[in-house]
Amino acid sequence: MGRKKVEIKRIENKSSRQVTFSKRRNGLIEKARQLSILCESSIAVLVVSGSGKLYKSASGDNMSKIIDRYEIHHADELEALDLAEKTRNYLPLKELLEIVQSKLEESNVDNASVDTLISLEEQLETALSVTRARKTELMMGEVKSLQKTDLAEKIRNYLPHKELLEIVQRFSNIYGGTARDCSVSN
Amino acid sequence: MGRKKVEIKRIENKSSRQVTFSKRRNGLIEKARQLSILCESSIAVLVVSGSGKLYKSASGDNMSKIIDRYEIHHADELEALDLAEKTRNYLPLKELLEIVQSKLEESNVDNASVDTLISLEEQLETALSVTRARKTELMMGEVKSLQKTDLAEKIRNYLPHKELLEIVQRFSNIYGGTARDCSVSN
DNA sequence: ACCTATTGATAAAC
DNA sequence: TGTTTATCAATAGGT
Repeated sequence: MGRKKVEIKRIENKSSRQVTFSKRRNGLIEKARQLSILCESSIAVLVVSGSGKLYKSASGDNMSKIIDRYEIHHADELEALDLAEKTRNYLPLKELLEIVQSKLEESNVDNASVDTLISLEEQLETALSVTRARKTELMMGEVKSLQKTDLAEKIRNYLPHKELLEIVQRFSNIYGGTARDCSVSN
Repeated sequence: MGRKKVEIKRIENKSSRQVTFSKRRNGLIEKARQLSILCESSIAVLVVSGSGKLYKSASGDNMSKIIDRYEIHHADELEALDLAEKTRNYLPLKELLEIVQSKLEESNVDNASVDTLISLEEQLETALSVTRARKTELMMGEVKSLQKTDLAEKIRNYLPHKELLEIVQRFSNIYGGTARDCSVSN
């Protein structure tokens, strides 16, 4: 929709890529806003530019609520799979924690350990998902039984994988570029 | 772009709202895909329908990575504000935890406590944000000093507000509709 | 789902 | 970045 038809492939010219990015990004967010109003829905749009800058919009509800809804949904999805088997293919969480700890304590971070961190990141993502799925399994559908338990204690058993993930990602970003640039071995 | 100009306001007719929702939702996701390819960016779109159904798309990278990027960015944003002051306007976390605990243990959940839960939810969201901001403050920029600390222990101090938030939201959904329907008093 | 008149988005140029 | 305009793309209403 312009003076010429455009093929959907990376725009090589940097400045026209920038212009298109700005125009279409605004267009996308405006479309989201319209859909949200027309059809009474909640819409989150997150855009990360090639240079890592973040643009976001939340319509119909706030960003946190929409993302939480996604995460609960995502945990539910995993529940539908064979959780036990999925878990068996990954390291025990305790072991993962120890590995991350030791990686973080290494002072010389070379390319080899960047690769290791990236695959650790993958493992942590799955661990996180599995953990959320378990939590959901415990919480959902059984609200009443939950009311009788020591919730605070129960919750405390399902925790800091999110935080670990962020740390590992930060390390990947600092020392080795992103997953977009590196193929992951496992 | 159709036979008639449409005003951007809620479509009252249920079936045409449904049709429009489906068409525009697909359009939005396709636009996201195109932008992602044209300008080499990563884009997440999350759509929650009025009936609570989730539609999602992630282009250029996986959903978890894009959301993590948002959360880190969001924590950074809060850091720029006066954290100490922000914290002062809210209940101590320990107190929040206790209130939630007691709310969850009430067997008769009436409308009054739904209101309470909704404002608790607001408080928890801020608590969560502040918590993330503090965590970021500790982790960012000082990677080396972090390497020398007992990370696992450090992380354990910043935890389960996310999980509490999910529980409270689940309660709101089960017992009282969403924040969209209820104005919040505080 | 499919069709097409019409509006809306945007590519190119400034 | 913002404005303009020719053109292409999305979609509203109808089947």
